[in-house]
Amino acid sequence: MKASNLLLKTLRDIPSDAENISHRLLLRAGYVQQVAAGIFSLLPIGNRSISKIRKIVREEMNLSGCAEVNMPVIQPKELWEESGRAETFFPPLANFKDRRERTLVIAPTHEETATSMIRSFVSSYRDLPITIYQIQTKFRDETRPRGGLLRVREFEMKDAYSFDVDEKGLDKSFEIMVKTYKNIFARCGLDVVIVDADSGGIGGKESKEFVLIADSGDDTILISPDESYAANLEKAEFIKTDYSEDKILDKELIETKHINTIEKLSDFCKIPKNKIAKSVIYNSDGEIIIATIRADYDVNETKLRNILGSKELRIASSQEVINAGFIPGYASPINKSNVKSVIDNSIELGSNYIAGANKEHFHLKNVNYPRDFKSEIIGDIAEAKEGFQSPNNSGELISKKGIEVGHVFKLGCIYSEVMRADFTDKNGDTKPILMGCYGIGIGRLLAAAIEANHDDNGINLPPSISPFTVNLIGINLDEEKVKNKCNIIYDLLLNNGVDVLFDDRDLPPGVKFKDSDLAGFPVRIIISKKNFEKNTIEIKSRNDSNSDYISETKLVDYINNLINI
RNA sequence: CGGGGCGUGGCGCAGCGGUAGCGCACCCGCUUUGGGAGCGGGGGGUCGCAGGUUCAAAUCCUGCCGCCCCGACCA
Repeated sequence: MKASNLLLKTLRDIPSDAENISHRLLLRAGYVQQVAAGIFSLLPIGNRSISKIRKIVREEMNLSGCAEVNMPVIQPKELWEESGRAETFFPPLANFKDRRERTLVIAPTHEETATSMIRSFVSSYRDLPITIYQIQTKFRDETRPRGGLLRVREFEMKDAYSFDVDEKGLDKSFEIMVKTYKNIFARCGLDVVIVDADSGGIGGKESKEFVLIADSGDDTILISPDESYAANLEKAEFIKTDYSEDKILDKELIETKHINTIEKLSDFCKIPKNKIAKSVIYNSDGEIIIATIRADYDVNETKLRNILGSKELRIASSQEVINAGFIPGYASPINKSNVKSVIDNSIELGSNYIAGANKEHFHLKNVNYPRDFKSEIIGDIAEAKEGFQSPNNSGELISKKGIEVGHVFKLGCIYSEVMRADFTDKNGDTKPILMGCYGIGIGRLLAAAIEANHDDNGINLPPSISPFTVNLIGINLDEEKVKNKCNIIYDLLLNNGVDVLFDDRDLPPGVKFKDSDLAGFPVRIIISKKNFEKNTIEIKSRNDSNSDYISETKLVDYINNLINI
């Protein structure tokens, strides 16, 4: 390919809209053009990079025995009413009406479509297991698109759906996908961490995220020093410290005038936070609930939401707190049996707490569980933090920022039951099919790769997903000799299957060098008068400040070696 | 959806009541050719949209729209 055919235009000035590194570089290097918030066009070189990612994904998916399909982006709303997600999906499904006033939705994901496809064609255990996948456009009207390609509204996703007869089969399909994902990310040159994750709105019981560690990521993960444990913050567990004392003392009322925060209470009573029972009041789907946790920990709202089974959970407003009969700063579940109470199990690992007295300016001392208060729900609702003990006892957790590039879920029967995707087993019994679903954001993968692979000069992608692996630059193409040599080398490389760009633009060398580094071509070949004297070809790797000079006959081998083909 | 910021040639910005400017990019000519070239000439903007105030609005007022950032939310 020649640069003159590529719409290759780079920007010197950083577009003011872009904050994020990958976003800036994608714009500056001419990979993408923004069309609207969270909606992008791919320019020629960006599209080449994306095509390479798609190709890797396809090859690995096919290799693992998945069948590629293509499901429509535009779908009847009825399909979504069947699963019940027409009303519950967030952000709300984008939709429009056709000429017959029928509502069509723009698919944000394809569990329903995949389930519908499979239930029509699978009726026996003999048809299973099967995994289908597609690389397809989705649309989610995100409340806040951000970071260029990192979080967009219209996006391309590789989504796969597995169908099995039993848990064992599902586990196997799931493991195959995990392995396939590892291969995909490795071939894209990305070092990803696999973490336990919350399954969120998709549903299901087990889920893992593939996270690329990067400071710009909006995912927080906790990982043990030897990486034997890794989980998303939403899911992360830890070993809670035991501070309980042998002697259980008698409860007493103490005056704590204007002492209405944990900090003040700790100072005022001269006690560590682990001697305080902290209560936080939430609104869970309209119901006021009180969550109590030892004050050296904080509530993890995802865990709380899961334990309650609530759809919408938020901190109660101060008015709601008062209406429920609590006094802000002095609340606790003590003598409050009318309000649903959730207790973190850290409370059991302590005793003689100070807790709110549900009376202004007063706290209770030597409060003990379950002597002084009870709860219908007790479990883990604590947020893990850096320095806490890893749940598998492998040291202190470390907190890192990352970008979620893939996510796999064991869905079980949640879709197959409501949508009646059944099969007949060996005994002739009708059973729901067990499902798994598996996603990789294609565009996000490119953005993440740039976040992880760039320097002051620009993008520095691995050869496997760079728009071109080799950039051929002729210095002063007005000179016949240079021009001819360039054409000879260009043909040589093309004929040997090298993915080469010939920068045939009539521009000074400095501009071509800068563009080459900015766009992130891994290997550069330079043809110039200077090199004719030595009768060598100059070749330079993006990651090396020095050039090598080699003979023309060795060029192809040398390049292939350089990019590890 | 809450908070903040910004909309002026393709990009980055200045101008903030009185003839719309600068840098980069673009076009033409000459020179130049190893890290975003030099000189000369040139083209391009209903100043986001709609109202209003004024003799006069890019500039002041009102409303709307768009985009970015933080938060909420989120495969």
